[in-house]
Amino acid sequence: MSVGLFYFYFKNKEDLLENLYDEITSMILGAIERGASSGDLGSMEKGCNVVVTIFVFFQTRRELAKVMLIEAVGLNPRFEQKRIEGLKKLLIGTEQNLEAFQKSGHINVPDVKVAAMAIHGATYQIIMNWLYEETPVNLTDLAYPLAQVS
Amino acid sequence: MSVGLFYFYFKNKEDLLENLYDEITSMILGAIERGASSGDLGSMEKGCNVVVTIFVFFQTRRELAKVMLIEAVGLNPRFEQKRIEGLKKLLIGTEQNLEAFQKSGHINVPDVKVAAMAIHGATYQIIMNWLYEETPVNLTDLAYPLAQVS
Amino acid sequence: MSVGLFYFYFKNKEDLLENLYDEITSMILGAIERGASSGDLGSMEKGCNVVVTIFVFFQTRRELAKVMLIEAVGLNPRFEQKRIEGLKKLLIGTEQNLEAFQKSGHINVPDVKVAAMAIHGATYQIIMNWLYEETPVNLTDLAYPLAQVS
Amino acid sequence: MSVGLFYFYFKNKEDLLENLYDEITSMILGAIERGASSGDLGSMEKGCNVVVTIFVFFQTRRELAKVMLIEAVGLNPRFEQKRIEGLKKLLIGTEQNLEAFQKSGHINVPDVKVAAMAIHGATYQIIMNWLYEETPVNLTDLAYPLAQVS
DNA sequence: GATGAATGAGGCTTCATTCAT
DNA sequence: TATGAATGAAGCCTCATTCAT
Repeated sequence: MSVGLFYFYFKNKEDLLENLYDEITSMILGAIERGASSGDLGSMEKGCNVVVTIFVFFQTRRELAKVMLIEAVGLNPRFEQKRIEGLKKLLIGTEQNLEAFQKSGHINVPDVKVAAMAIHGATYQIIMNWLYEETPVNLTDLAYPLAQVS
Repeated sequence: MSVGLFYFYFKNKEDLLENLYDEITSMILGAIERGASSGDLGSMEKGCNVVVTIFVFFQTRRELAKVMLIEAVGLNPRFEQKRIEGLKKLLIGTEQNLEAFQKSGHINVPDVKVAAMAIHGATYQIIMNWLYEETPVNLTDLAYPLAQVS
Repeated sequence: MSVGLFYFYFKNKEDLLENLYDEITSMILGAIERGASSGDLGSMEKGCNVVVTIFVFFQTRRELAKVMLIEAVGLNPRFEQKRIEGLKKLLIGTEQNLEAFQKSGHINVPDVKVAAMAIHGATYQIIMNWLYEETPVNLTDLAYPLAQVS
Repeated sequence: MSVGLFYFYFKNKEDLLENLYDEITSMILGAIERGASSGDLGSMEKGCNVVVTIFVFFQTRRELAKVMLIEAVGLNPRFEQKRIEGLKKLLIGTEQNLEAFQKSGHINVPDVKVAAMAIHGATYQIIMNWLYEETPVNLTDLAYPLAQVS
């Protein structure tokens, strides 16, 4: 796409990234919410499902993920705020899931907030490492070992 | 500090960050290594110690941490490589600790690498959240809940 | 020409000057070499031809000459070296011409190198003076009187 | 000398250079004038004397010459004007000498101005070459060959 | 007189954005 | 729609000069 055409379709660089970011965030958020409400599964299975869904999402979108998770970081204050807010939403989503699990007695953690951060951070880290690998392994292969850690 | 004075003390912007980064990385690396070799403690205690040491380190250096963990991200290709390499070293340190724990039968995880990423990511995430908080809680208060998750 | 456009066409300031300088130097060098090999002319005529060619070259390029001979001096070490090397080449060209004249018995000077410097310096000086004149005379009109001095 | 002390003795960088330049110019100008009025010598001898005097002056001041003839070129418009004016004075001095020689029938050139430029340029060039040499020859050794060219 | 840390205007360059075609 | 040359604000850095000691 030529430079000029880009500015025909998007207001500016931020605009494109914001659109993409909103889309991605809501997709992942959807996965998290669906994870919590998937009927008769145990908490462990639900949690795993969420992570697997996220991994599957990125698995087929490595270049997009690189842009959104690496290149889009620290771009400018305005977008940075949007990025942080997106991450917060995901964190809250994870937290709500954990709370439900906690209430139903499936898990028992001293601090749901901290647990959500830990799970979120662990997932994020595994994706980041996968993005930096020269010859990336199958991201979804990492879901089971990750689940076993928790 | 005036523009000129900065360049009197540092070769360029990168120079400052690289110096700081090297220092911080080796400090944290030291904590990780000391964690593994702290005598007669159990693995759990050792692991906790590492995390607590890291948290204590950042607790008293919030502004520095903001610069190194937020503002220094995506600065330029040269420094970005240094940053990634630093993170890799920390990851490897964690991995080596876990391997020792695994061998001594204290823990049992299917993939030490993934476990290291998870712990590293969880720790990183908690620090990041703490950095973004308006009125930060005591970072070290989060160490125990974090330990309980694992 | 806007700031940005300059860097669209040239890598940097040096790049423009280097390109121009190479071009000009090789043009003048060509004139010097052609001067020596212009068939059945006597040495005096050949020498005159060289100077006239150089003068004609600059006559129609006064502004360019101002940039290259005045503004480009002492710009920066890298370009300065290029400038000096260019001048050396011209000097060597003149020297080779004189050597040929000397061998063929047309001239008789105690030191060809010094003679080359003298001719080169005299020519250079006349061009410089012409560049600094408010209402410049015809540069080529100075070729004959210059030839008579030698 | 420390930076601060420099600005105690001189108003600014220009000030030092201007003072030096005035001094050098008047010294050389003196040599040129004395050359013309040195009693009962022939024109050739007088001319030679002038050049030799100039050469002797620089011979023992190579570093100073480097500063004034190389580094001081193109420094800034204000000093550049002073530099050009200095060179013009020298040129006029040479011209006056030549005019006297011409009147007394010792030389016969079609254009005294051009002749002055040629001599001035030749002398300048030889000094410049000497300044750029790694292992400089004796500058005064070049006076005789130079004289023979004319 | 003497020092060298501190200052900031100005230079070179980049890059997101605009505009003429 | 589509192009890519043109723009200029903003970033990094240098260096002549000043100032506190």
